[in-house]
Amino acid sequence: MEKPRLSESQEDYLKEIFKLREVNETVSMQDLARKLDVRPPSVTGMIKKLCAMDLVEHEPYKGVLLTKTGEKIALEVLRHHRLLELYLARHLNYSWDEIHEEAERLEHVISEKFEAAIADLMGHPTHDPHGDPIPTAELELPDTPNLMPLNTFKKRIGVTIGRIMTQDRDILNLLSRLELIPGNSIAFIKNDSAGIRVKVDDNQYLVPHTIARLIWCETVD
Amino acid sequence: MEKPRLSESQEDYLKEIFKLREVNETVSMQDLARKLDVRPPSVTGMIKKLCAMDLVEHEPYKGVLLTKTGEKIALEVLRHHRLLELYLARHLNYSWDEIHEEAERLEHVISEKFEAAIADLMGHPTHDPHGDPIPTAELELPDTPNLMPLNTFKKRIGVTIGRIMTQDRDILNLLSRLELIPGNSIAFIKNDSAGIRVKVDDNQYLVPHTIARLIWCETVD
DNA sequence: ATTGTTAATTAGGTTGGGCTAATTTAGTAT
DNA sequence: ATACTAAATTAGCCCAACCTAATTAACAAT
Ligand SMILES: [Mn+2]
Ligand SMILES: [Mn+2]
Ligand SMILES: [Mn+2]
Ligand SMILES: [Mn+2]
Repeated sequence: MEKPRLSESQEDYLKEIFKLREVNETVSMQDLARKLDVRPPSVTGMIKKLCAMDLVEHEPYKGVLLTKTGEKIALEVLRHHRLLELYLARHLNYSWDEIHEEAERLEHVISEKFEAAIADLMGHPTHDPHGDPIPTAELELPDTPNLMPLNTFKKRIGVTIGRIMTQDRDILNLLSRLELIPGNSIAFIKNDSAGIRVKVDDNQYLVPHTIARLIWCETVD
Repeated sequence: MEKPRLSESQEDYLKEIFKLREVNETVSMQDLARKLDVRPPSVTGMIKKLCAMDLVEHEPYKGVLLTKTGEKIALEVLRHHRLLELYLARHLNYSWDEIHEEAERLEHVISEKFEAAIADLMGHPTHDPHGDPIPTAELELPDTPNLMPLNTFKKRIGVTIGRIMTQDRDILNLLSRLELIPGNSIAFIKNDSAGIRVKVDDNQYLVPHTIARLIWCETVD
């Protein structure tokens, strides 16, 4: 069982399959093509190779799944990415919206030594600045509280923001300006056709549905 | 004048031409092939492309030179590399012999923002842990004292080590064990057929010629 | 059952950066 | 001048990761 070292593309395919699988029940070629910004035939081709390497399983015309080993690699890349994001924010003064882009490139080239060094330095954190869970060194996902998108609540209730499900820089800037960031507690007031009304400190905002779906929260006990 | 963003290979070619030019009068295809660990026809091919981009000049069967813009790119990569080496050593506890390898991969993917962040954090250093000069943000090489290889001295004299001209990990480990590292002062005793005899603190060592040529020193006033 | 629509695949091509084997050139030694 | 040697170049291939255009498969609607 050797490790033939994957290409950056291959790592990105595995990572993206993993991330899509967290949300959708099934991962289509098209989903992948969209996320990876390539055309569908490229996906078909690459998936064939990953299949031959036993990193994914593919039922043609159905969808694609990670194998155990494929999943481990995805988690390894995800760990790099999320540790890097937190490191850039904490130690190099990057702002919330800048970290993703830089981590996207660095994730493929840092060594295990680098990974361990920054994890140590930061005290083995479990979540990155977007609230995304950081896989452990053993490549297990840490326990995460049960989160629900902000637009799925029904009645007035206090909630704590757990995770922001986008990397769009303008959305992130908007959210940070509104203090809608992981760790902050807000009050869910009501959900009407115009959007979700929330109270942050003493201000009450309307959060459009398109934005609210990206804000995952847990209820405050 | 756009910046079409070079490939990692292309950046390495330019960087290597620059480094060879510091030492040799002329840069041959073969020198490049050796350093870049590729076969000579690959070099001929790549040099043609770099020539077409006006980054190098090439007189066939003579040698290759950087143009002004080619040199700027080489210095940019070199700045990334050397800042990274120092950063890894200072902030992530890398040892002397580990930094080169990691920097070799990171140099191509960090952003200008990352470069500026670590340069700031370290107070805009002028030399990396091997004593290699770090180009400034404006891509000028800093003034460096006049250095001579340890094996070129003639008479007993005190010298300060300025720069170590290798990235070989075993040699670097040897040297650090012997305290033969940039900044340290030693005494040059004599050069005989067996090698160079030096005094470090209270110990007197014989340094083989092959090693001594890599240790560049300035004379102590 | 037939048709239409959309997703997926196949066929075939491009580009970048390598390679080996064969050839040419420059420079040296006889 | 001639012959040899080593460096450089050319010719021709390979492989990864893309692409477009054409084809096929799945499935819903009539
Ligand atoms: Mn990536
Ligand atoms: Mn994140
Ligand atoms: Mn490099
Ligand atoms: Mn160095």
